[in-house]
Amino acid sequence: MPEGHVIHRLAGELTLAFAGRSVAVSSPQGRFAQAASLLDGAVLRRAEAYGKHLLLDFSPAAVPEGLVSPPAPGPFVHIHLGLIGKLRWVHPGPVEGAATLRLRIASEEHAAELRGPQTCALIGPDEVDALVAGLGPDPLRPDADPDRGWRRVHRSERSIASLLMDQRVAAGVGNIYRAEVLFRQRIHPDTPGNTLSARAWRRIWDDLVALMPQGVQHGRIDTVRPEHSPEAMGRDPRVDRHGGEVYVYRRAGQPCLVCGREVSVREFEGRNLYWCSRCQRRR
DNA sequence: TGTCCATGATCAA
DNA sequence: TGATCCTGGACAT
Repeated sequence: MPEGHVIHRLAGELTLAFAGRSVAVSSPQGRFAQAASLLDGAVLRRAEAYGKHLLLDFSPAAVPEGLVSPPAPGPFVHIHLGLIGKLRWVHPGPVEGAATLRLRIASEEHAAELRGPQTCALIGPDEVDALVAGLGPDPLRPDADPDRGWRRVHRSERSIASLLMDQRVAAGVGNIYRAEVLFRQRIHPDTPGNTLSARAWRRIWDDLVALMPQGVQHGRIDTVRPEHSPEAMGRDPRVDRHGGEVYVYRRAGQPCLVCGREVSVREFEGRNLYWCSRCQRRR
């Protein structure tokens, strides 16, 4: 269950474990079998994340200068976990649960298993370009340009809650970061993009740039400031599966950590939207 | 054992 | 807007 931080973390782990090495590639389930057999034994150059998209680069090694024209880049494995997909590290060894195992990548020391992805496909360089071009700025990428997101936001009548889930606005943001960044910046989720100030967008963006790398580093989403931590407030730490300490996500009916009002929730565009109606005033 | 739900996105109508 | 796809964990029966 991934927002961008999960994908970037996985890209780093995969690169660390496999980059420059020949890997065993298989699809015990069979749904990626043809591509897997094509890649089996190939060298994984590196893994890279763009928003919630993961790309495994199997480009051939560079050819010595001037010998022949350089080989075309690719192939790439394009992975998108969707809502329920998981990529997990397991001990190398016999495969269990083959019926759902879409893709397995393994060396002598490491093995990663992909189950339930929305996408797992072999693509070429043109498709990679098109994919990346279709995404908005990714707060986890150093070259990201927040103005590209702002151009969409400030021209849109859609709410900022809707816009933040739009991967053309900010790639990698999902339901948790949406709720949490709007809470932290005290912005009502229904605020139309075209009434949001450039300064407010910048606060949202800068906060994402501050929060998401922590998510990559810790492998969980923590958004609560030190003064609202369990220790500071004498509260039991959260034991939820997604793990992190948050202000509003999945806290409907519980007291807001800042003002005490019950956290609100409603269904919005097919997802649960959480906010505090006192801390996040309409304007 | 069954039902519901989830950090997502696409497609048809 | 609703149906659909993919899997597994929590909870109810």
